[in-house]
Amino acid sequence: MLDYAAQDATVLLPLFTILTEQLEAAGLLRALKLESRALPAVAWLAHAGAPFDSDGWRAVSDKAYGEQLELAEELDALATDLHGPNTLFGRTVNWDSAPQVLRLLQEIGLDVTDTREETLAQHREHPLVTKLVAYREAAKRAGTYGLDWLRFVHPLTGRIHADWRQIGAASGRMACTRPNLQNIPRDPRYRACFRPGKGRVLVKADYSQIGLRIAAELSGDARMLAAFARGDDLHGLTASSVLGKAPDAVTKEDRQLAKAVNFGLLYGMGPAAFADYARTAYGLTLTNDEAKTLRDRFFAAYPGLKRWPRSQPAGAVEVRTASGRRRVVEHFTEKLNTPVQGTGADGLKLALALMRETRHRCPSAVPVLVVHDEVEIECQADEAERARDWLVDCMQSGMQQFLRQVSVTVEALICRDWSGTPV
DNA sequence: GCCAAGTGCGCC
DNA sequence: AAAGGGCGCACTTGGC
Repeated sequence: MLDYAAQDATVLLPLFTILTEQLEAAGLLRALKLESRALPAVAWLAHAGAPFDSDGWRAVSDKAYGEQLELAEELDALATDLHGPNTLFGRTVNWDSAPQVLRLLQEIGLDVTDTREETLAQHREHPLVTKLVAYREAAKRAGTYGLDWLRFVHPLTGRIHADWRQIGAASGRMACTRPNLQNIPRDPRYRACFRPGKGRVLVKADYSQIGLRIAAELSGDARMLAAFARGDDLHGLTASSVLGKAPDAVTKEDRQLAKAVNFGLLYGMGPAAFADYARTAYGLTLTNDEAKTLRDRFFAAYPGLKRWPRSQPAGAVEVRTASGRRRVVEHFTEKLNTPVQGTGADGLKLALALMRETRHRCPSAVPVLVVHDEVEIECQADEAERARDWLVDCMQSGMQQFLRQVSVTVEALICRDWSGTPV
């Protein structure tokens, strides 16, 4: 073992030289520097852990479990009414089994080839479908976010110390596991369980429309850049452009549609996928023709965006983010998305590095959650305003380093818990 | 009992 | 010409 350990140490120095040469040859030294600065901050985040209310979680989780049981019984009864007792091959259907559910739906005459929610949305008036979607939601919460989840509460600190993967995604984004703190339901009942104890508060901060700002920067689209320079809301501009309305005639519903347009079409969605997305995410019903028209008008409104990915050499096999981070890509949509998503990750990582490097400005503050375009810190209540200003500074200037033409805006709130409950 | 693939869904 | 991207986790199913 001694010999083995000694060999390990011997190998490191030459390895450092070789790897550094290779990183330099690949043009990755700037990205390396960024990751190296972010590393202590990510360790800080993992060590601090997220403050957590186990009793609150247990209560919400119990409720989901009860709902799941009740909905399963109602599904059984409905299926029996529709298709006779002992529904499928002499057995009752397991509602957790996609193949069994699919066969049942086909037998009662629904024209479907899978059972995803966006497929079922075409039959949303069917009572069994409505009930099934409700069941799935309850089952997700009772399962993924159920009592088992509490095994991640640390026995000594009572906090959640997740495993943060600094370069977890191919785009350069972080990932998180055991548990994944980046996909906790937005439902306030779950988010409110992330809550510091007495005398401490949470500060939550997020970047405003960061994906669109980065797309404006990278594509150089003049209209997007001008809108952001004026401080306009880009969803509003998109709404007025694709609907042909005056900006002050844009309604709340128009703006919802524009959000779907901006988020979906930016990364290469086709008309069919866009129509599905608009329905699932925003409850909008579009025909394929309407979806195609919106798509055409979107790219007509932002010609720089249309030119942008197509202006690169057709055979290009790699793309770079603002920090020079590289990804070898296979598909057009990866080429489209990676620079935007990855530049967002660059800016957020620099922000985390700045927080770690200037932590003396706010001695009681620790980072507790990071979710792609948002950061939550915990601090002493009497230091909250100072901490908020410090956090906003770090986030703003970290991201701004990578965006030269567009200004970065950060919105921050001092609160009792992650759901935003006021202090 | 373990493993991997398939399906579906939570988040940004 | 057309093409949403990025994750992690629970559950079923079939094979060993």
